[in-house]
Amino acid sequence: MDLMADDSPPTRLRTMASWLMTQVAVGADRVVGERLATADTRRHHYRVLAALDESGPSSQAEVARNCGVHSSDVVAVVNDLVGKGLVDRSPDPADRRRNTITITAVGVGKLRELDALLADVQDELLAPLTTDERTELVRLLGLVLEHQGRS
Amino acid sequence: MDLMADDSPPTRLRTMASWLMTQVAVGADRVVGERLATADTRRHHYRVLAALDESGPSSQAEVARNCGVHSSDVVAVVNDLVGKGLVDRSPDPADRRRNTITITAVGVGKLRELDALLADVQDELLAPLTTDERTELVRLLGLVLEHQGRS
DNA sequence: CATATATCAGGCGCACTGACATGA
DNA sequence: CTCATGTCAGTGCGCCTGATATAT
Repeated sequence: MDLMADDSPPTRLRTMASWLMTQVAVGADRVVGERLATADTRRHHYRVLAALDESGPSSQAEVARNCGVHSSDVVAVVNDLVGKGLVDRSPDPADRRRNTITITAVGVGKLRELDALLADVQDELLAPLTTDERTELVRLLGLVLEHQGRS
Repeated sequence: MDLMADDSPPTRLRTMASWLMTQVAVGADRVVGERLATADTRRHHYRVLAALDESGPSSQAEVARNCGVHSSDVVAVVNDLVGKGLVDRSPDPADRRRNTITITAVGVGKLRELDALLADVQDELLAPLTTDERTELVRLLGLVLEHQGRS
């Protein structure tokens, strides 16, 4: 019969940027993961499709650089996507080390579906923020991310 | 000899809150992890110590609730901390299911060391932001986190 | 009975390392 | 020679599920 435990994180953690970031990211990842799972997709798959849609046909190394998925993981992701008919993989005749990855029409359609799905998630995630606050949050995170890149 | 790949994430991703959050968190986690490693500590250990310092002696279940570490993982963390003499584990006579975990004097000292270490990390992490922007970022993340709790 | 606690075994996703073969 | 690319094997961490034993 003890009193209520305080059930909230130590103030130390509640005000520590790195902790807030990872906690918020964990929650976001969970929701995103669940939502993508309803479309039989995982985060990596979406990232690769998005990169291909915006940068056009690319080698796997380019895809890795463009979407932050580790190059050793791109292999399996592309395998999956090829299996689902969402992208094509063909050898690059100009540089025989490379594969050229191209998003298919079906892949574009799937990507649109996932875009809509994720737009909803963003909205739920940022529900407590005003429109201005949302843009500000995105801006600040962008600055921090950019700064991380240069290390 | 091809042109520069554009090497920046798809705009889709660069403006997507969930993506920014996880990317920033990944970077933050890496730095935090590296820095804590220099003090032979991992994130979970710090969290547990911080929770104990702020909430006082607690059962393992309380610790789990207070610092966001999963209860099945608290066991191993407490084992480690006991091994290092940073906390004590003793059965609770009032409720024989529970262990009471108490931070030791040595543990408090270690915690202070880690606090200083992590303060530095926050500073590097938020380097591109002004003081006002830092507080705003913390506030916004806090709001989002609080909202996530209610789901 | 249902609930809470502590423990353990194990899975999954993701980021990453290291090695290797091939080709530029 | 070097460097880049694609591939594979495997590691480590964090989060989580499920089972079990025990006590409330």
